[in-house]
Amino acid sequence: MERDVFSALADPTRRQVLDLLTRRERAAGELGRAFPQISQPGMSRHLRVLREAGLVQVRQDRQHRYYSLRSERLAEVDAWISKYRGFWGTELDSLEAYLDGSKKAARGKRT
Amino acid sequence: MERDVFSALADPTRRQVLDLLTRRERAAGELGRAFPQISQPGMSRHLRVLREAGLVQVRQDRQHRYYSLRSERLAEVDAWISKYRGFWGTELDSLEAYLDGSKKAARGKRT
DNA sequence: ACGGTATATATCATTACAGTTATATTGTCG
DNA sequence: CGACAATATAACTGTAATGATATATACCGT
Repeated sequence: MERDVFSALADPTRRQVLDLLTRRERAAGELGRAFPQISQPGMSRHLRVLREAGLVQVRQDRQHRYYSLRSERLAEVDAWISKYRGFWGTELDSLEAYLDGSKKAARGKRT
Repeated sequence: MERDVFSALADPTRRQVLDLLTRRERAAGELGRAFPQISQPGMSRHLRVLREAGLVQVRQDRQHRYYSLRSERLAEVDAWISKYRGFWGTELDSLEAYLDGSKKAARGKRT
């Protein structure tokens, strides 16, 4: 179990699945139909990878399984990439401002 | 060439290399020595993957090759993950803590 | 040019992964 | 119960990624 989040994100189909889930939760079959080039078991496996990475959660309603996003792991990825934000401009400042705290944040990282 | 950024980020060693490069540029050998469990050619290949993904650039000085971060692709990843930022709107605490403390990294934080 | 250092490529074995077909599980309905 | 729908797992296949050893290329000092 315990699957790596970054590895889960490495597959373009899985990233597209996550994109679809930003709108609303979706049943497994609905997601499968959104990718006609992939078989039903294939999609089921992708969903399992996303599940084991903690990127999605499932809610079972009758014979349907509804997938939706889980924020925690996505936030981890965001936290990781945020370390590099100082390298492409001043976006960090706006983020800093957004974080009201202004407790210091990672400054002085400009080359 | 054109290699997928997310696939390049899927490997933990390569992510650690990027982490090292946030501080300053480093020679290939310096990076290799930071990972004793990986052979010199192994590190060279990791660096190639990062290069082909556009995540790093190389500057050659004498017999040394100095690797440093390239912001463009990292910014792409950041743009992608930003689509999900609305999903943990008020739960930005983890990110805040990450930028703030930097001592107790937010990675490995089980929820 | 020679020997040493720094780094990359070639080749090969092993492993991981995406995709397929077939089958199993679980739930619904008549 | 029997048939069907929704989803997951099993077994297999081809491909790509990883890591190691050996070798090649490039640069430096003497």
